[in-house]
Amino acid sequence: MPRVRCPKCNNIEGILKAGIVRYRQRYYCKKCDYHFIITIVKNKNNQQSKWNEKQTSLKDIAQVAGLSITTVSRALNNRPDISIQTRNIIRELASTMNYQPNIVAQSLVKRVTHTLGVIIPSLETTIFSTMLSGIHEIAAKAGYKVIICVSNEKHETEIANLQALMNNMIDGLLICHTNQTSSFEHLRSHIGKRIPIVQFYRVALDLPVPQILADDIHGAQQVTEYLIKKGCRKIAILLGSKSLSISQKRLEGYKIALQKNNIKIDNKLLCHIDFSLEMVVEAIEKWLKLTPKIDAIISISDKSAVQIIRYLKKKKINVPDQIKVFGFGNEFVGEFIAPSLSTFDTNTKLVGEEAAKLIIEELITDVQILEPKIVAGKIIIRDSA
Amino acid sequence: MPRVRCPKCNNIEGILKAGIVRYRQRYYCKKCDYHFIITIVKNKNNQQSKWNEKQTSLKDIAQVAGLSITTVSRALNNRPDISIQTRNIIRELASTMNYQPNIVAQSLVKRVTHTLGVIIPSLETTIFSTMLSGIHEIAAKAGYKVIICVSNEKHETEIANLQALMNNMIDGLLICHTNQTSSFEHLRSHIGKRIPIVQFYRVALDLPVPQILADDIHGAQQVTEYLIKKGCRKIAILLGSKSLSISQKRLEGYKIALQKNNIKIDNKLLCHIDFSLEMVVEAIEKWLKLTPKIDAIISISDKSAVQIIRYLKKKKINVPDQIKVFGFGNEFVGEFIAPSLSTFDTNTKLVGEEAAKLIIEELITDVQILEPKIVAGKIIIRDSA
DNA sequence: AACGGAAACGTTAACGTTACCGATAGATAG
DNA sequence: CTATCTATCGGTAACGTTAACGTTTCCGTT
Repeated sequence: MPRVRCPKCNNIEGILKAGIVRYRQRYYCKKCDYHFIITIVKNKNNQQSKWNEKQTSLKDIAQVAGLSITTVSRALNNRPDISIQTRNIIRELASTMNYQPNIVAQSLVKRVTHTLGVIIPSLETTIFSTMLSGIHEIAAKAGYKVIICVSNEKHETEIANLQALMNNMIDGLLICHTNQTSSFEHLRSHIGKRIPIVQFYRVALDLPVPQILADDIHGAQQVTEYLIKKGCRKIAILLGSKSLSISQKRLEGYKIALQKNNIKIDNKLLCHIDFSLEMVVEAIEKWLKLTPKIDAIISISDKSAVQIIRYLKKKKINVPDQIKVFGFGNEFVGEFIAPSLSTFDTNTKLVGEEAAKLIIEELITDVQILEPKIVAGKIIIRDSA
Repeated sequence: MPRVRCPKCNNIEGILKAGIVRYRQRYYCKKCDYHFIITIVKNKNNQQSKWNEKQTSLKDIAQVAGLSITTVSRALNNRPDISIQTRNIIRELASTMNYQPNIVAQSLVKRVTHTLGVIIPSLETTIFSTMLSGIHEIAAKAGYKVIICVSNEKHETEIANLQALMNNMIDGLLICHTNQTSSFEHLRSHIGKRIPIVQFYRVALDLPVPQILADDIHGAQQVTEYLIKKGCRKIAILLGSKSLSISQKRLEGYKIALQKNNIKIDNKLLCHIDFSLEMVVEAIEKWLKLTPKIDAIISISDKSAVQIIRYLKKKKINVPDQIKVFGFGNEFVGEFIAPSLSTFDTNTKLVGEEAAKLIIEELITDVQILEPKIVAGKIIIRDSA
């Protein structure tokens, strides 16, 4: 027989066991028809580690001040309906008690987190980190935090990142697609829902989602025209994935320039790659075998252009006399390589800034601008062309 | 006289105005001693825009399933105390209703956000974005999100960022200090509180905060010894802010190497700068005036080293014959410049990874490792030395 | 039949904040 | 003096989720 006292009638007799709930014995008192479990009174002072330091809340301040939580909230949020005296008292109290508002609770009730999500293909490529820098700068100025997600140029990672970010926590999403990305179904299901989206740099042109683009068409056109003016006729061009806007648009600019100058477009001079060193080398070797010989190479990225220059140097092919080389992006390295790299400055930081501005504008005004915005760039002539 | 009916006694007579509350008329019924405001019944169907699409919550599922919220929560969280049948029913329902848990609410009650805050000086410098990449990689694998804050090498911005991040929202903080940062009081007040901190790369050595360091002493020592072996005796060194660990430690390694080889340390060969191009040039010009002539320059950063090489080239000073140049960091550009840059690879990505590992370990096990952890690097010999 | 065990559910109270509604006292106008 | 106003406060219910605790039902033992 268990020697247990009923907490209701205070009796010891007539108490039966009545099952076990979560590893604890349950009892039943016959006399007062009452089920109970012996509850161990917890020691409230069991502050095990230092992290247990609780943040002061509105409740704490209200208790000390002898006021209601509402009043304290009013005082700290500069609301009307409060006297200047109590306001000051509360504010002083809050500062001495080192009060910091709980942003999570605020977010829950306001349904706004002041956080932007950014999905980019890589952090170790200058253009992307530069764009991210631009995004962060504008976001920080507007009081937004930035959560980053790196897709590592992998389509599946991009999808996973999208899911993770879309769950909650963010007010808006900025996305720059993977080199691999050819289908955009994962994005489509989020369009027009709770969270606004902006695409930047690498975008899906036909998606009804606001987009910020570098001046790909004009850039490629200017570069090609410059090379033609310099006497080049067999101009090769290195492109990325076919489904990406940067490949399409830059190819478009390239073609426009050729057509304007009555030069036939030769498909053997076009090459779509994924920017690995092997594929770059493969492309050059194929081009070098052609006759008549090519006299210029335009690369869609500075990184590849630099590798091209190095390869040509190794093969004792003079740049720019035999083959002129043009890059895209104006990365740091281009200025210091010999011969220094001519390139088109896509103004990547500004692309990031504009993307951030666009989404913040949409968040504030609730107005979507679907017309693609193009960020102007400029051609930079150095020794390689 | 207002023609208003009392909602309590339904009378029209004896009703007086009784002030205005928030721009709305308030009335007082004499008969039943009752104050009231005519309340406009809100139109519940005022779904103005598409963002109003409410996420489905546990409550919604519970309502549809005819079960309690708790049971639904149990089913979706794979808790015991639930039958396999109802579990399946609820899970299916959740998927058809497209349920996504509200992370903000979870964070509020669990007091954990699964988010790390990172403060870095810049996003446009390769080493920092590379470290960030390492941090993100590890964090993502462990299921943590990453919020970035860029201090732009400004001390005040670092303080502001710290405040903003510490408020809430993050479970842990990773910080790499500004070039300017010489006082660390802003950090000190957060030590040992609710949120664990880890310093990386640029750290305050004497702070009781876990830290991840590059192998500054050995790196500088190896570089200096290599130069000495090559016959250099007047080795200049370009350093950052005096209060930073990277400056102190690298100077230490430099001195060790000199002392080992019985070479006197010449203070005129040391220079602390903030890495602006002007200060780099100023430093070189000062050094070039010295007699006997210097025969090597070690720069604390690759970026400056590249600028040094370019300056020397312009001045027709041969690198490496007249002056050998060594960098620190192994950035992309070093491989492509002519002469290619010898450097010490500090393994920056690994620094980021280790920092992230350290803080996640601390978050899980609640154990702090105050012993500084040093990430090994390796010397890379190219043409400039 | 009486008792004990276990599974499977429900209730309630948090977490910290804000929004909506209401209440009161003292001031003011007529 | 009475009717009205204004300024300043409090109460309560959300927001969506989890955790601690109770309850019910069904089944096997004695």
